[in-house]
Amino acid sequence: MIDDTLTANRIVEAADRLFYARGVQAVGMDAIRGEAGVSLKRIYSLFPSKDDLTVAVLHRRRDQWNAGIAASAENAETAREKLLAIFDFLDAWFREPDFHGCAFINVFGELSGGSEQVRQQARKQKQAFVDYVAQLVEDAGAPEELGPQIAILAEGAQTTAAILGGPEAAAQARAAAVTLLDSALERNASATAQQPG
Amino acid sequence: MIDDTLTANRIVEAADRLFYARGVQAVGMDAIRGEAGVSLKRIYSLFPSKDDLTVAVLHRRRDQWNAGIAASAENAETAREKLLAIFDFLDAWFREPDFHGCAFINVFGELSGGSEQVRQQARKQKQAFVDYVAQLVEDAGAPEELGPQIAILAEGAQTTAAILGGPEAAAQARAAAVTLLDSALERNASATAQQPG
DNA sequence: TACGATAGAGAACGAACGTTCTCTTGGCAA
DNA sequence: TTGCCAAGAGAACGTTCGTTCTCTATCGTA
Repeated sequence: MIDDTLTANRIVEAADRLFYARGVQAVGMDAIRGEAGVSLKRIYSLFPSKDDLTVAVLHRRRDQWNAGIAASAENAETAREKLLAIFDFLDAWFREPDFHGCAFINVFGELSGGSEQVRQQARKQKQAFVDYVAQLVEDAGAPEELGPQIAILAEGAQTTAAILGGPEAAAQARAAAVTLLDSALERNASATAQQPG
Repeated sequence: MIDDTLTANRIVEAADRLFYARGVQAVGMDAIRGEAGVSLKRIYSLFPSKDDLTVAVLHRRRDQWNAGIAASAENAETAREKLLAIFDFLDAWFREPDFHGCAFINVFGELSGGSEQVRQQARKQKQAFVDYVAQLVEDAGAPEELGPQIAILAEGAQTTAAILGGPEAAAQARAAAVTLLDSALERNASATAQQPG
């Protein structure tokens, strides 16, 4: 059917809402059927198991994250500004009323002893983010040690904002990133000044 | 009974092992009974519900964390060294074979839509850590903005180490903390030099 | 109108959960 | 030895889960 994609989207969106609000294990397939307005048979014809549906939800989250990061980077000109734009994106996200953490971190905590597929999705997502930051750090002409440091700040801001509540962690992490960037670029500048070429 | 405390400890230890390895929801009370070698009746006489047992497990984790942080700080003389000792403690922890994240973060992700008691425990634990870091930052004579920044680094290191696997995040976060500390103390020194007294 | 395929609604299934209840055993006072 | 209470083992209860199956209604085609 041509509307398989449409229906699949509706199911994934419904599952995402419920999973994020209540946790994966706490949501039954029946609740997803109700939220999506789609029969169980149809759900299982599109997603062979709850695990597959969970992975599809994580794919959706990944796409949303990537789109959000890309959008925040669009208004930035330099690599340095693109790096800091990550924290502006986080800031806006933390202010959303139903924010309570990164879905990948949450799902990793929930299913760490369970689905290997899900664990792998979380790992791939976080690794991709580390790679994105590393590329920007290289573009900015900063030493590569800076990459993981900024990625750690972004991760820490997410868990801190989730558990303590409130968006302050984004600005705090951003300020730390500014200090790290300034320090790294300064050190780099003086190092290249000493041995040019 | 005088061995109530002993038995309760045995139950909490068993539950901790299983909860941390598989997640709270994935572990049945029957499995805890088997692991602890204690009857269900006895478990329920000491812990009225699984939720209460979960809170007891988190209390134990809190005590272990506090003891570990305190021990790592003992070898340090200055407040600055005590702050950096946090990351040495994390480094050793990340290298433990069964490490897969902070139990509070994991449990928060798992039960965020569920038990209010558990969510509150996680919040209290993270807030206490923020307060501990803030005190050390004050002792070090650094501006208070530094406190949350270092706390965020520690949180980020924990999730990064858990999801990506490997202990590198501890050293990376430590290096960032050194930069932030140096920068803050430098700035503070020049500020007080400009307007002494 | 008659018919075959499709898909919705939800009953049904076996397993597992948290919690309670029953049965049994063992140790101790008299 | 007899009676009694504490506690262990695990059966039982009611619910909920992921998944499958049955029944029924609808629809396009002849």
